[in-house]
Amino acid sequence: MTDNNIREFDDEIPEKKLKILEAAIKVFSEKGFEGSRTSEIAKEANVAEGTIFKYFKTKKDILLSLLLPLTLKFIKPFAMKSAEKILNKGKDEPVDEVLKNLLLDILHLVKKNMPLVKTVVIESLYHEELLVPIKEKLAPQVLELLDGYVNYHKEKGDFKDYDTRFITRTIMSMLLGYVVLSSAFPEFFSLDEEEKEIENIVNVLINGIKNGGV
Amino acid sequence: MTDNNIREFDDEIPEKKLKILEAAIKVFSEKGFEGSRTSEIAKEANVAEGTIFKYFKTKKDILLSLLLPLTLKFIKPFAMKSAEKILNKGKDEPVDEVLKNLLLDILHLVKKNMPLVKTVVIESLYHEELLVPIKEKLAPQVLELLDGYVNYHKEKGDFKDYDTRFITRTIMSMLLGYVVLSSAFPEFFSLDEEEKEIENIVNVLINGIKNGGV
DNA sequence: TCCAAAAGTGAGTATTCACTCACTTAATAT
DNA sequence: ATATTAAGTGAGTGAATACTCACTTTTGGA
Repeated sequence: MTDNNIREFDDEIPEKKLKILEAAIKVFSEKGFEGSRTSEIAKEANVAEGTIFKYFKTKKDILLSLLLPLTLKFIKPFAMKSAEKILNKGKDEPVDEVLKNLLLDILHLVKKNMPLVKTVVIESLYHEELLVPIKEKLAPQVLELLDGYVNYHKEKGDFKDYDTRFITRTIMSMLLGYVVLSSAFPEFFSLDEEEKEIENIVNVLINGIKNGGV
Repeated sequence: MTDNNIREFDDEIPEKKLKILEAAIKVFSEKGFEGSRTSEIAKEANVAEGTIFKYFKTKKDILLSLLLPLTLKFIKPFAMKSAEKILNKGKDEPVDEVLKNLLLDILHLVKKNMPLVKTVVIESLYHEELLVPIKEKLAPQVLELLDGYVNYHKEKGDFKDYDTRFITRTIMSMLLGYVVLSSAFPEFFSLDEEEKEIENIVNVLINGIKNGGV
């Protein structure tokens, strides 16, 4: 792999530990946490099994140390970049342009890190220790960002008078639905039309599917 | 539990086997397939561990025999009932009423069977043997049903000229997003407003969020 | 009432796996 | 060069667990 995402942020982490983390993400995403063997992770990382336990107290410790890099080093800069785009420049650009770009940004971030995202999302359904940081650190960041944008346009009268949080949820829902469906059933989606698909999703979000005077 | 869903359909399956299936669904949904112990399933089912292996060749066999009851005995009657509602009576009722009722029906079906759905969905990400039947049996049923309805209204000129499958996907996406978000973050949703939420979702789907001449 | 077949049991087993530890190799300082 | 520390190794271990099987209990037909 020429560009790797964890490496971009964690320069100070020792090489072998990185290798192990990368291998763990790969194996976890393919087999699930409980279905993964430390032996396989070691093999995948080109490391002795014992080395894993020099860096991680237990297998579960590998899983739990996945989330900090995710939240702090990988979501935060993205959120800041997006916040700037949306809240400053974006405020007076057309809504559909801004939303399209935002969703495309999120989508690319998620796709680029699919194994990590898949693992964190799924395992958080079984391990409280993972779910709590997501709820406390990750979700609020994204929600506040979107809420702010939605509120701005609600106050300007651009949006209907739905509850702000409802609109935010709907935006997230539509993207989430697309991500899940397109990963689970890739044969229903053509890869080269991803941008068109997001464009359509944003159009539906803004104008609906009803044929009225357009 | 007074009403149980598997039992409604599988009268001929022996009592103990049912108990084991129910217990397995419960344990699988809480711990994941690999994280579940046959000993725990046995305990939950009030059955000796050996009994499990009288009915199921292996632990994996429990998982795989979950899908047939799901597809054949649990989705099919629902799909038929919905098909009738949508394709006959529903064709000339207001679109928002029909969609709202359909989504509420699906939602209730999913919620009533959440542990089973959760297990099947998640484990199908790790076990091809589960994903294939979903793709071949379950998905086409739902897709055809919705496609038919969408096409009818597209031809009548009620809907904009998006690709039929795109509209169908969008409807599924929005519901999927709601189900996932409301299960993962129940604190953002009030239970008694579920119907209102679905109503709003359908309204956004049809009219969008843009404030235009309403 | 009796008996054969079916259903159910749970202690036992072979295997798998997370983790340890005594050791080797590499790095760094003096 | 040498000593000291740190990093890495992998055979070994004990606990856990899916599955077996010899046995017991239940069922239902004659």
